[in-house]
Amino acid sequence: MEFLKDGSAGYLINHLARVFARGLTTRIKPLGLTTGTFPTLLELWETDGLTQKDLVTRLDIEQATMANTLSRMERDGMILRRRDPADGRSQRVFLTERARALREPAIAAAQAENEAALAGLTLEERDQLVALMRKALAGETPG
Amino acid sequence: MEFLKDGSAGYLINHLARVFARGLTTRIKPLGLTTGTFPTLLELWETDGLTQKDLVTRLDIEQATMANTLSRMERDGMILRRRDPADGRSQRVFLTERARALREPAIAAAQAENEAALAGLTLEERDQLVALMRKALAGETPG
DNA sequence: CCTGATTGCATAGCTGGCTATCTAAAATTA
DNA sequence: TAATTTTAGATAGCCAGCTATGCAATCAGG
Repeated sequence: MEFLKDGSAGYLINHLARVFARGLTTRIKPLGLTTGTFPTLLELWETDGLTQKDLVTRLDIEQATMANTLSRMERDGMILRRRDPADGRSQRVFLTERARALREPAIAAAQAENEAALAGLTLEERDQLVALMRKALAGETPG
Repeated sequence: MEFLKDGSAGYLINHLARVFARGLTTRIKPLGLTTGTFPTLLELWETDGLTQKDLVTRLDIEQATMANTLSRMERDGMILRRRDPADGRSQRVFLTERARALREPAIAAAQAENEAALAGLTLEERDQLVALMRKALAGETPG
């Protein structure tokens, strides 16, 4: 076929993303974590107390998705949401002690999954792949 | 941080996959299609009458996911499911005329999205990206 | 031939992504 | 200052992925 499934970038990226997600899911399940919370945790481990809006813009995710993710994280004792005293609309998001303690093992799990999923590539090829994806994300035509 | 979010392959792949999915979603919406059906359609456009099991193994997707996807496709008039006379457990999946007619415009939309999402890369870089992803998928450590 | 294991599929229930829409709090402007 | 617009967040409803489980048809051994 003129649109070979294994030759289409979009098809391959979707497949590879599923492979990654499946692997990471099993690796962080023992920690009580799920994949959807991971990007949020990375931001908050770096900078605690961000607003929901901050997270939305930093992670390129829809506001509604972020709100739901934060609700699950709150339910699971990973974060607290406190209204910003300076702006009654905003809520600042703070990690619990439990979530702070998960930083090291969670990152180790993610690195292990990166290794496993890219086991077929040389170190140089992995760097190339990362560089190409970063460039693609930087240069995509919006809309 | 030691695990730079923009340097992690898994993080980038997830992000890029979302970018692709968003773009393709809007492009194929006018055709009455959604992204989840796309891989299935590619297989059936190539080989009509596959069983659900065939699709599951070819697409590396869970059986339950495939069953749900096929239900939506049936509801939307894209496929028919017929029991295999030779094996009462199997169901063979056949495209409707409507789905067959969507082949050309759907593939054109996917190619357009590939172009847009990889607009920041040269042609050579796109080929490299595709080759690296294929190699990664071929060589990942299972489990 | 009958029983038990295997196979193909459906369903329930969850996460996580999206759009659309609503509310309340600021911010702007007439 | 009062009315309007903009902004932050929540919620409803959908698609798409997953695991776990149940059921019915087939297959394999005894």
